[in-house]
Amino acid sequence: MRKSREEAAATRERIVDAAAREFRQNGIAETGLNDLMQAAGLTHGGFYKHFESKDQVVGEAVKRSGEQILADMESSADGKTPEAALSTLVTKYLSANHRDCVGEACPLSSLGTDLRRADKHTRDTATYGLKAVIALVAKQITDAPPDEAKKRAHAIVAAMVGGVVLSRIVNNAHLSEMILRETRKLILKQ
Amino acid sequence: MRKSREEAAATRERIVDAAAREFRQNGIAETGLNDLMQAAGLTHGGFYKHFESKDQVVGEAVKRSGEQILADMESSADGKTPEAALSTLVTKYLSANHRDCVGEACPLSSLGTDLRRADKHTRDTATYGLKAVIALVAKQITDAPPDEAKKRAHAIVAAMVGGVVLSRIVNNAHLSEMILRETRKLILKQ
DNA sequence: TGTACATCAGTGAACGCGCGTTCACTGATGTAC
DNA sequence: TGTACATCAGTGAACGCGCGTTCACTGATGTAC
Repeated sequence: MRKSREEAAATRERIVDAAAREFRQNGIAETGLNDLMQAAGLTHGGFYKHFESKDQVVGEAVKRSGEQILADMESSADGKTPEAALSTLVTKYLSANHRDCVGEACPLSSLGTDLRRADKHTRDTATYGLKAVIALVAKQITDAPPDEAKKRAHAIVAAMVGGVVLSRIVNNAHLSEMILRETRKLILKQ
Repeated sequence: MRKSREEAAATRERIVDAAAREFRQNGIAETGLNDLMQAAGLTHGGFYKHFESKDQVVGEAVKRSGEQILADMESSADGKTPEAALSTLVTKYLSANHRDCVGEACPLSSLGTDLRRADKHTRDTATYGLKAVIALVAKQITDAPPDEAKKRAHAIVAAMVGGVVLSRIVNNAHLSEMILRETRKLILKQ
């Protein structure tokens, strides 16, 4: 049952997409290759026709997740004034929706502490994505020179990630909302 | 080779301490009971003489880690003016030392995204610890009424946790330091 | 363009391994008289 | 206080299971003439 090159490439994409979702939802160590392949509608044996190892698909899944979230962020900043764009970025990131959709969320917030333990290539990918998010945030800061804006953006992104991580740990809806809201306020100083 | 009640209780403490360290260092799913018991100087078979399940020791390890970090924070705030205490808390949390000592660090920063996936009891424990840290931070904020200080403390702790999480993912020492420094600055507004 | 053969995407069984958990056993500790 | 017995902390082997990885097989796709 050999598949055409196009079908095979599409299959590979589906596996990476499934991996991006499953790893964020359930964790890297907690997600087996069998879970991954089933989520992509395949049997587990075919995995190694597309990837050399689990680590490789972890790296690609983190890359894909990062690209998706960055594209989302860019499109929601697009065409807005810097002030409005910054407010939108921060409000969307620190929202109940982003908190609750772990499988489609920013990988830094879904896999933050798992990424520290990932292999070098995956950490490089995560670092690259983090830099891109910081640069996007920095671009919306206009009340300071660019190098100062860039510096501030590091702290803003740290607060965004921390707010989402904590809002997800907590067992109490009111506390969770408070963390999101207050973190937005700290960043936007409103 | 039955041990005395005192020895058995001391053994149990050693297992919880080892668990608190190993889970933070290597992750919950990544740490086996065998690793745990070896780190405590025992063979793995004896584990169930002290605990009913892995989940139970996870809960106790998170509790212990949280108590330790809170005690550390309280003692470094102790006897200082609120301003100096807040500065010390934030500076110590967002330090290279705290970043690098993952196994002795705040469990929110070492296990943040793993805790979301932990069982209810463990998440309850983490939530309790988070509230205590927030309260301690709030106590050092004197330029606002107590309820406003408490609210602000939620955001401050979020930024602290996010800063440490990101500083650990990153593969670049300069970037890691920048994240810590800028997050301190955002919080302390200096 | 048709034909013959090589390729290889996907299947499903199997590999060794380490996981969480259980258990028979040991001998020092604790308890009852 | 001494003695006899029950308890149980810790050991080390074993359990079934799911993991990441490998492999023989299949048949449709791709390639060469």
